[in-house]
Amino acid sequence: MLQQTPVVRVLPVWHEWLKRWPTPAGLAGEPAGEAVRSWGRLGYPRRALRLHAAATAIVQDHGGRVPDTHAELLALPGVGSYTAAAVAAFAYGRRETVVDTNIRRVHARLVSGVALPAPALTAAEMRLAAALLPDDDETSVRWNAAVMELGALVCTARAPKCAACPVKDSCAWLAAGEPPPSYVPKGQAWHGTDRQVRGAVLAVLRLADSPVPPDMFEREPADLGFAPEGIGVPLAALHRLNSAPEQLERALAGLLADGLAEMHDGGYRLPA
DNA sequence: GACGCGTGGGG
DNA sequence: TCCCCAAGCGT
Repeated sequence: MLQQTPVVRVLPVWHEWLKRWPTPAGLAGEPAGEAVRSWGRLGYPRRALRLHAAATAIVQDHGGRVPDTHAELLALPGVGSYTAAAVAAFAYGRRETVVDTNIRRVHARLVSGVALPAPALTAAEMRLAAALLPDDDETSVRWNAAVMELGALVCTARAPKCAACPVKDSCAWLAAGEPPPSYVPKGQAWHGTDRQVRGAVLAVLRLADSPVPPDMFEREPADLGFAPEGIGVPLAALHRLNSAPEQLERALAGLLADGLAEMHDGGYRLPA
């Protein structure tokens, strides 16, 4: 849930999930579509699909207990090098090289003296983080948490609070006079993209309690002649996008291909 | 290595 | 209002 998503937005959903599914077996026992629906508006809904798949793998291959080694965690769906390291470190107290966006930024400034880390994680960054990591398990866990928090609360991406920084005196970036970034991060396009249409379609499917016929997506709301139970609002939002027919086609096909939707009785629904 | 993938709070 | 960007991953 925390992958690319702020903690404050995750917390309420996370509480809800743990109440409903306290164990991997609980989640694995439900249809994948329930995970997607309960994901709500956290974003990147395929994470929900992968979390469900991970729960299934944990039940099948690990006796229902979340594995505690980086290699085993890495083999789970949706778990990459960061998540594997974070779980092994913070849940199991292991010494792991945790490198998230916060740690990358802190290292970039404090050690490398540049405003921003490289666009993508590099081998050099991993080596640096590994070299800085304290030797014993307990201290390394505290180190990882501390550097992450420093990046999240003080050494922020925009308007870093350098005056309040506990290590400002040893910051290479400050010492260099706060040089600007050497490149301009390109933002993700949103308006008019397939992605936006996908999101709007999925918002409809999350609220639908029966398969949604293709007509519902393709036609103007006024032409439908009736308001489908519960999905009127997201359906109106989808039509307001005024997307090209082929764009809607791609969105629907993409959702099917990704397993986020399936056909049933001639309509689209979340996977059962 | 580059790209596609959601959403919403804050500057 | 617009834009940035947030505990990344898989292809």
